[in-house]
Amino acid sequence: MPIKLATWNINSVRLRMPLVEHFATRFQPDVICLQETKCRDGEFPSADFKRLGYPHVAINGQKGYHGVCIASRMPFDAIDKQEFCEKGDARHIAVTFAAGVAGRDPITVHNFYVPAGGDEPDRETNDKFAHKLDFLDEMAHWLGDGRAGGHAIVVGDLNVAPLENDVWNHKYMLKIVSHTPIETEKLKGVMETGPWVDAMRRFVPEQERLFTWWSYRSPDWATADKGRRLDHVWASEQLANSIRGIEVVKEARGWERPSDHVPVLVDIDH
DNA sequence: ATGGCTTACAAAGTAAGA
Repeated sequence: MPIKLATWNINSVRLRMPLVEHFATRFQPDVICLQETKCRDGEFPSADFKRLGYPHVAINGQKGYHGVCIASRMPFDAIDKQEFCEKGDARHIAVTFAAGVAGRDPITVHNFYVPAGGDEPDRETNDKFAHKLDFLDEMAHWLGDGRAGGHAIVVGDLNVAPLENDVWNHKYMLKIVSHTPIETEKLKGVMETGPWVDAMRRFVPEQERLFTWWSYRSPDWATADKGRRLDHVWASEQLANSIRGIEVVKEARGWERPSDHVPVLVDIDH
């Protein structure tokens, strides 16, 4: 049974609910994973999701910043939230679709929002960068601890562009947070502990540029094209063989009052 | 050749994103 899953850093779910509606209507995903929802659980627009055909919503939110959710047409068998770095931040939520729901094996979806890391790529002088590196270390332990067995998928805004063609200028970006060697090595380390398969790069070769984020600061974002691939889809080895395709919905960056990230769609023939 | 923008908030300036 095919499952269409989307991941999108929405940069305020309440503000951009009209865009979520447009996206859902046009692309018809079965599961929508959002990051940076920026609201408490009680403020989450669950009724709107229900109206759009997503009656099942797993939320991990907080006031003003961060926050993740998974909205779904199918019911969940389990919901889990993991805290990292003892910060009390809402940066992870996972759901499991039960065996038999799709007539298949259970599938677990992890939705992450990794810390951005601030400006200075130095853990001694920048606490935010230290937090990001520590988060990636904890993530490696936790995601490597048997969680890549069976059918599992990791999506989200991981705030690291690991490959040369995940940024608009590799050499320049080596000094910029999101593409520094320590970050890209740690992110690759997280993948190896699974092992987790970079599903997006199964469909777009490493020689080709692939971006999911463009800064708000360039009015001519499309022509300048100074993007980064900060949003990711990783699959367990078992599930990787069931992924039929990936689509980066670049047009969403040009929508009215857009997020600076665009949605990534995953087609799974589960 | 990177911040020139955008968001939330017990708001009118600050913190955060990346």
